[in-house]
Amino acid sequence: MDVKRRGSNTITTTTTLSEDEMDLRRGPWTVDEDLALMNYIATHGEGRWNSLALSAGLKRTGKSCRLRWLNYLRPDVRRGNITLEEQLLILELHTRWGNRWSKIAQYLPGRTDNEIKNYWRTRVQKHAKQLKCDVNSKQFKDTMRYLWMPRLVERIQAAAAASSAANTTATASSPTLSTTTSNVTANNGYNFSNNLNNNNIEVQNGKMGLSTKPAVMSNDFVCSQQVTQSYTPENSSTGASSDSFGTTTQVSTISDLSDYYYSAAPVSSNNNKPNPNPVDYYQLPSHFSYSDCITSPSGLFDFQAMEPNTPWMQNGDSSDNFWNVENMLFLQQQLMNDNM
DNA sequence: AAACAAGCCAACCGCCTGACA
DNA sequence: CTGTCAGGCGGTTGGCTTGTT
Repeated sequence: MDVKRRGSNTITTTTTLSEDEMDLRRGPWTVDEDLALMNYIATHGEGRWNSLALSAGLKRTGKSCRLRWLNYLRPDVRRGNITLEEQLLILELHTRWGNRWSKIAQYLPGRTDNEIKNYWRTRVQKHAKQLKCDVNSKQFKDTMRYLWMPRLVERIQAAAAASSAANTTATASSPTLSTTTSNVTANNGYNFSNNLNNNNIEVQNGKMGLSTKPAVMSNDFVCSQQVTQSYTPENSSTGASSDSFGTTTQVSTISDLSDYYYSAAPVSSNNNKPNPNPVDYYQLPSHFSYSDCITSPSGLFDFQAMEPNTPWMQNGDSSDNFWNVENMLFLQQQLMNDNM
């Protein structure tokens, strides 16, 4: 397969042979390359990426191999929809740390910095653009904190309440949080049913598909790593065990949520948590004025000037739904009240 | 059905840091 | 101290997919 090169042909690596001399490949990875990389790592482990690329017979830079492994091939990589809980956590952690994607990713088990970054750019920045304000502006940050995030909390709690109502007998008598079988798990498109260390990676029915666009959400591939796991406070300090990945945990409160996610974080001390109780954090202060946060540079958001049918005011994905007309009318009213 | 636009994301690039000789 | 190298990080982009006209 002849892969078209993208970007500059300038070679920046400091290997003894130039990229052209080594005939290095760029662009989308092929199935064969993926298998070669996975098999090599299964046998020899990660690290020393440049030599790894050579030893594995891959005509790729070490960087490229590392990136492919970390962002795609690693068995614990979770792919697919960013859950409400994850959205909330991303928003909160971003308000604290900014574009420290890898740091944020440490708090979202199985999510890569690249995926979080992409989420931010495609979803969050889209909203900022639609609101006609800068994503880094105080206005937008406050809008996130006092409007978007509380609404996410509401939605999470509503979902939890609805779910717990449906599973009353299962959850009422135990502090253990029930879990649902994950529908989006380690969707790297490969079957890791065998231990990776066994150097025995299989392809389901030979249906490997295009490596760059695997059937993430389809049933073409079966990932038997799918785990149904119970989360308990007792195991919340165990760190990022592989068991934590690929599960969808039903949370009853936002504290459960934060505990669950923080449990996978590299720090164990509660003092290091960005916020021990996000629910309080998102409570709108009594003195808070909406006009403080959702004003445009000209003072107010110009709702009339906005497209009435912009996607974020319609039914979109789960992150978009709370940006509905009702909210905007409510906010507009708040603004008017504040200006009186 | 075709053309176009927008969304999405995998993969690249350049820069930075730490380890080591 | 300096240079080299590996690894990590954040920003950017090209191309595929999906939606709209």
